[in-house]
Formats: sequence, structure tokens, C-alpha cells
Amino acid sequence: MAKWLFKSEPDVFSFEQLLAKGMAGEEWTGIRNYQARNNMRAMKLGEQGFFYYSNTGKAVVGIVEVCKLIHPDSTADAPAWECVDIRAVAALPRAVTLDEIKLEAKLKDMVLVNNSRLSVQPVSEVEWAHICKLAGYKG
DNA sequence: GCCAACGTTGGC
DNA sequence: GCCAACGTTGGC
Repeated sequence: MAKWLFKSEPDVFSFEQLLAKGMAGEEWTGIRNYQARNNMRAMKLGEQGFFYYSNTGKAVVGIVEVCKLIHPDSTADAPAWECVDIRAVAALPRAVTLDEIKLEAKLKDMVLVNNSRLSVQPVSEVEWAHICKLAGYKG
């Protein structure tokens, strides 16, 4: 199972808002970038990802999972953009900040560090495990 | 608030 | 098909 990272600005859509959606989750709309779209196309049901706060947050704050496969983005006009749905799994016991991530040798190749603008990113198993450890999160 | 990085657009 | 101009994102 692949691992992912979803970015959101906390004042636009927070992890708390996703938690409030419960098991139904929420359509991850608004992605207008082909690389990010392609990452979502590759997602399978039940695959997990980090929920990252960009801009004012700059920290990984929660775990999410894919609860609906790629489908047309209901907010898109032509060309037909697509998205998945995700739901909250758990808030991390401790948020892991971008500063911390940058200090970790194991995390130096993260897309988050090297291509910060990509809004939906793949995360390697090693990176996943290490961030969970830093967060005090035990799957 | 600034600016670097990146993607997209449009003129040629 | 190239590349300059522009808009957006996100870290600082």
C-alpha cells in the first residue's frame, strides 16, 4: 500500500473539519495540477496519507485514508479535473513541523522538502514510519 | 510582504 | 516548438 501526503491551508480547510465529516469523508476538490491529479489516480481504497498544513501551519497534523477512488471533481469546469475522497483516521499525538522534518537525515528526500509546491505527494515507507515515530503515532 | 520555484499561456 | 511573461504557491 502506497503512502501519500495531502496539503491544506489550515484556515481554508482544517483537519478538524475533516474529522467532523466522519466516515463519509470529504471530496478533495480543487486540485488543478496534473502531477497531483496523477498521484490521486494512483490511489487505492484504504491507502493512508498525512494531512499537512501549509503556509501558516507548516506541520503534519493528522492521518487520513482514501475512501473513494478517483472521480470527476464536482467543482471543476472543463477540462474535467478529478479527485478522490478522503476521511480522517486520527489526529497525530504530536504535530511534526517542517523544521523538524528538515533536520532529519532520513527525510531529506521527501517531496515536501524538495518540491514544496506539489499539493498531493507520494511518501515512502521509510518516511512514513519515521514521521509516525516522531509524532508518537502507533498505527 | 517578499521572493524563489514552478506551471501555464500565448506570441512568434 | 521555443521562450518570455504572467499567475500561483508556499517558505521565509
